[in-house]
Amino acid sequence: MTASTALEHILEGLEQADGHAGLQVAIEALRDEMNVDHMVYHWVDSAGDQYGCGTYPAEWVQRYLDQNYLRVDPVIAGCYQRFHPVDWKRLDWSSKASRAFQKEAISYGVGNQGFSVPIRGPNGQFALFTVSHSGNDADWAAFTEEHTRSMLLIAHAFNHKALDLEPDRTPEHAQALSPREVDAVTLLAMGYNRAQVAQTLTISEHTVRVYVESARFKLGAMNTTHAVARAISRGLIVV
Amino acid sequence: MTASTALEHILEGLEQADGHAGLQVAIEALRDEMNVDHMVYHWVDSAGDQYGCGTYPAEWVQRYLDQNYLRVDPVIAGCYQRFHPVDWKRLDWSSKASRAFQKEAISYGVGNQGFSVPIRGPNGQFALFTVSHSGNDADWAAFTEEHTRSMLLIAHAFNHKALDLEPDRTPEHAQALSPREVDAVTLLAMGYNRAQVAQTLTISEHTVRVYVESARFKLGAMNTTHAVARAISRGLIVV
DNA sequence: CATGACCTCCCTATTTTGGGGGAGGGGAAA
DNA sequence: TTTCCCCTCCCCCAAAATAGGGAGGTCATG
Repeated sequence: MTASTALEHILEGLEQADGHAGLQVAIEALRDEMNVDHMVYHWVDSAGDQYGCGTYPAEWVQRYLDQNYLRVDPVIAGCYQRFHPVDWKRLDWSSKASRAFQKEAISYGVGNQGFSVPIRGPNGQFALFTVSHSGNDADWAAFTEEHTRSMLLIAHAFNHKALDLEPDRTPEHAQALSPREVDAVTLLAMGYNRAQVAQTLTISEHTVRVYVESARFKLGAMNTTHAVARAISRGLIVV
Repeated sequence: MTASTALEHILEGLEQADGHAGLQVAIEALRDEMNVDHMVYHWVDSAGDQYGCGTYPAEWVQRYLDQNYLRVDPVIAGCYQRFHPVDWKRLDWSSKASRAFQKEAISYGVGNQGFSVPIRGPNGQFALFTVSHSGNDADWAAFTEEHTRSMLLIAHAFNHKALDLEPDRTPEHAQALSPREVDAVTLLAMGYNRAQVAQTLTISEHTVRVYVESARFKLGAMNTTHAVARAISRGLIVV
């Protein structure tokens, strides 16, 4: 069985997976098939919702959640703004908190080597597909060299499957801002003040204020800063 | 040749593609192989950079860029906040501008049917992989029914290939904010004013001001709103 | 052990924003 | 045709943010 046929087999198996339980079964099978210590898929969205499945010990998962390690984990920090897969070795482990975290993770049976693929989900979810293993650097380098491409495809297939289980929440507030409101809020997000916005849009400063107030109201925002934050988070403006 | 073997073949072909020119060749081959009118991959990032390859007539591409149709295109608007593939029929074509755009697109040879897969890229790029075709609804429904899964995988494979050509710009300002600054800016983004932030963090309002000023400076922001916008855009805070 | 980065506190003055009123014209939809 | 939303303009005044100074502590890194 060639590597590519194996990949095909995996993707088909994943396709058959049924619900969250199915994903759990699939990821365990995948872990065994690729012969690594652990394999994990999880996502978290801006509202705080999260989902995960994988082969980490339940105690570690519980510990991670209890301690809100999401905010400390260098893997999260290092992957959050990227998309390319990263080897854990390339991350910044210099801080004290990072090293403590790493030590604790290893004590719970998480491997000393790891490889994570960051992906984005439908409603701003930040998803991560991770393989981890215990072993020396040379073996791990060989493993990643061989399986990176497959990992990418598997990660994406997993992401799609997992997110298919989520309702495709159409953002009902998506078109909540009028064009002029978008203009005004966008310019404010770019650092302009009201006078500059007014000049740029060649309207009076008072009119700008009306737009911003209207946008604030529609976004349920307490002030301009809040409105801009919400508009960006909801994808209503591009900055 | 089974469907899955064809997929395997396509993914391998894509793997071999070399540079932008290779992607262009690959997408044209793919278009022929899947027997549709057009196939397009493109992305745009928040800085305004964009990249695209595909089979649309050059005149249409030029027109699209000249007119900045990105801001009008209902496919963009409808896909921007999502991740799930969408059939163009499901989009909102009700506005006058949308219909005018659609009419013009068709006049340039873009099919009346379409199917787009939105994806995210490394530096916040918004990528779209699209298949379009001319035909009646029934035929198109049958096509999408049959090829959705393959399209997803192809889209992701394409995305990775295309983004591999881009430098993996590690955000050097990624850890630019101190923990306290992150706290303050996050709370401001949540709509708190300085007094509330101070109370929440149990520090003086003046200290909050120092953090915000420092954050503004680090982010090169003109004011708090700007700083929040940048912090969100750069993934430094999660709101 | 010095330098620099971080955290914490305080002053005054100026600029910007927000809240409260309005008012008129246009266009789309019901 | 009426209703509703969007765009545009104006007033005044209170509240909040910003700019410009400064000062003292910890902690890590070099």
